[in-house]
Amino acid sequence: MDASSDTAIAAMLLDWYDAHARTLPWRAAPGTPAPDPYRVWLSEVMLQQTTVAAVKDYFAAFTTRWPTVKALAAAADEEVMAAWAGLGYYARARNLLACAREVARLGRFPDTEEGLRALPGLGAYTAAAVAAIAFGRRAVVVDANVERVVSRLFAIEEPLPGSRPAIRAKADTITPQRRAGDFAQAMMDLGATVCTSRSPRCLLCPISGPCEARRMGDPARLPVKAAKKAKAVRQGRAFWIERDEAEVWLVRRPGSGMLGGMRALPDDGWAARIDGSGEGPLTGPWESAGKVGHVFTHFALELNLAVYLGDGFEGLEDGEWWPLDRLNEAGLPTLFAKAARLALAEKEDA
DNA sequence: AACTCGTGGGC
DNA sequence: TGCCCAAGAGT
Repeated sequence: MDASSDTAIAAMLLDWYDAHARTLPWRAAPGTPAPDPYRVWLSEVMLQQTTVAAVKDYFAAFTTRWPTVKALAAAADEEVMAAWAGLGYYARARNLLACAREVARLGRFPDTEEGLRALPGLGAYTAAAVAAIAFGRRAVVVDANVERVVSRLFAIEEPLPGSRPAIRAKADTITPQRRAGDFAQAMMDLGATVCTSRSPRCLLCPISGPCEARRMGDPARLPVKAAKKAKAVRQGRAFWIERDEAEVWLVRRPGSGMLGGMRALPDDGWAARIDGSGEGPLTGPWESAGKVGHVFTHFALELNLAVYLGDGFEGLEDGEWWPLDRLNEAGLPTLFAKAARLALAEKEDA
């Protein structure tokens, strides 16, 4: 495909975007001034591997509580981690704070792709997206939507992830000099609403004309993906230790690794071993309260919940008593929120 | 380069 | 129901 038709593809997409852009809280309407870089950056980080629907409430909560990057930079770590609880990929929250503090130190966000790429939590995608959307730079923005659209548009048969260099090269050829931010968002909207993974709506697609996969007759076949390996099932235990029917013992997880930096129930170390050791933070007696299942990216966990029935608390250290009536403010990641629900439900029955 | 790292929704 | 998938980054 020659350069003039590449330009035509961008023009078709931008026309479509002008008419059909989704209205999103972090987005400016097509043709209007770019939104605050802080909001663009925050939304892009939240949207990493995360659906728009899941992000909306968190974005509203964060921007209400911390309206500027400077305000976020001044926040306490545990406040931000608790506010992120439930959104997943908690390294994002740790990097978010590190990035906010770096930007506060700099005085503003870098306005180039290269400068943005040097910030914590901004990889190739996010740096390009913020450069294009917030600063009007021409940047080649490649996310999973763009990978899918480009794979189909050019009928790239090589499986992901090996095809990424070819996809990037093709994306580069169709990225316009002007309105690169709108173009990137147009590609993402197209991927989210028209060129979807399972059943692409080619009749609604503004670039079905030049689309090679469409011409070949089975666009949903692309992109080809490498087979993924089976998910292991891991066993673990978590411990519910209650005092005076009013407080529960919570710990803070280490700053890296699974659920790193998050408040949690004490557990037996299932995250670090094939199976947990089974030992709790104090000597029993324990009573089983059942188990909860949870699926992570690369393994599934069956978490057995043990409730402490004794009345002494010797041996507890590096944790805090947390009031049961404020448990929803503790910022427990979903696994432990499930376990807490189970513990409280068991009490209800008893 | 291959692995780690969450979660909820859609089909 | 189980599996796939989502605006990826860090190591």
